[in-house]
Amino acid sequence: MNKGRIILHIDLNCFYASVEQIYDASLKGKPVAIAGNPKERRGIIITCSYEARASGVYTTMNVGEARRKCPELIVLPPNFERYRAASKSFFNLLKEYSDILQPVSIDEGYLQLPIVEGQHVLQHVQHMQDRIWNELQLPCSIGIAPNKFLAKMASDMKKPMGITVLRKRDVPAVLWPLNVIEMHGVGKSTAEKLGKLGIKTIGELAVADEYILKQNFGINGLRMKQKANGEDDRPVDPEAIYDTKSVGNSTTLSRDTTDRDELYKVIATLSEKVAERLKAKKLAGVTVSIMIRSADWETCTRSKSINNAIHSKEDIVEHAWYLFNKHWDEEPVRLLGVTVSNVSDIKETTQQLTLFNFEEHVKDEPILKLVDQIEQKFGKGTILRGSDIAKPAGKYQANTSFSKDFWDEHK
DNA sequence: TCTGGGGTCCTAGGACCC
DNA sequence: TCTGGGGTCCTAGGACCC
Repeated sequence: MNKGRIILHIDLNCFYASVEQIYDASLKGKPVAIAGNPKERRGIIITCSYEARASGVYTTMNVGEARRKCPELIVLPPNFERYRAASKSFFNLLKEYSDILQPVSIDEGYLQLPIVEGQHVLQHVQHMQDRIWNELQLPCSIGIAPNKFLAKMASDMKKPMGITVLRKRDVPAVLWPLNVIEMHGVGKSTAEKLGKLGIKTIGELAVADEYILKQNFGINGLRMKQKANGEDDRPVDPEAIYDTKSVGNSTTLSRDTTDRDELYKVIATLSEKVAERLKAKKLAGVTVSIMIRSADWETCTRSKSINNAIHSKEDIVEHAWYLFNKHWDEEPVRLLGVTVSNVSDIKETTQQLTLFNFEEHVKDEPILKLVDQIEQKFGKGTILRGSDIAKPAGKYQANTSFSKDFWDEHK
């Protein structure tokens, strides 16, 4: 299965900083960092140039600390329009090499190359890297492997401007001596848990007992073992990027607060941004979530699903504010977030125009009679009952709607 | 090191249905 | 009536990644 694939993982090196160095050549060779909010105390480093890294600056470090480590550090705010434009050029260039391209984030992607008889793959890829550098002035690292996992591991091995080939037969010599935390997909928590089971290296994971892995990590335990053996069947999926699952917006407040009016304004602003981005993607969703983080970093998420997919600011604010009031414990708030999930294409969601909406279950005879009359006249299925649209708890809740076709025809 | 903001996937329990 | 098993949906939270 998937025998003989040639898969590249291409990773742009310190992408935001590289783009800034293109726009301002005087920044080249200097320690540059991009920080979310350079002036605020809570600003942190999003990314930084290799010159900055050499002085001990790293991603997530707060700006004050970074300036102490590297007094000559040039701190810039992010320019996302620039990054999006550069990213677009980058992926357009990759597309010249193959249609099987899966962007993973703004600065990295997988590319499956066609197998060409007699072609020298390494030279071909070297040429690609040269073009990305010469035409776009962007440094990148490339991993070449028979699957996504190995390609990802390979691209991480030589930075910046590296090209690394990682074949399956190289796995015992190259990957097995490494600590499990070096594996893509294994973080601190999983590494600690593996350590307690006596599994410290990727090699030990590769021969670990499957039953024990399954017990401790579920399906992910088996996947980890497969990866440790260099096996990964996942296809390179060009459509994945269009398959959005959720759209959210969150912000850390400039100071912790318990001021209800202020918190409402924040939720309204967040909802508006979410609505704008849903609109841009032509999406609507049926689940609204909020996130409340307190000063002690305790994070509370609460969500609710609704019958009809929504996308407008007003609808999102309404549900988000309801959730906030229901679950906020009056403790000072540090961060607020609003997310709409379970999204689908706005055209595909039947726009049900709610006719009746009841708090209580239907006991009202007249309503049931009306429903009967309409169904007799126009047929069953004209009226969608609440239980057909969502599953209200326990009782028969009436959220009786006309389908859009019916509405258009008979209004 | 007192920690941003965007996501995805998985799990586990409860409610509910047949 | 104290009682099975399979399956789905919803919610909350955790882990991970860039």
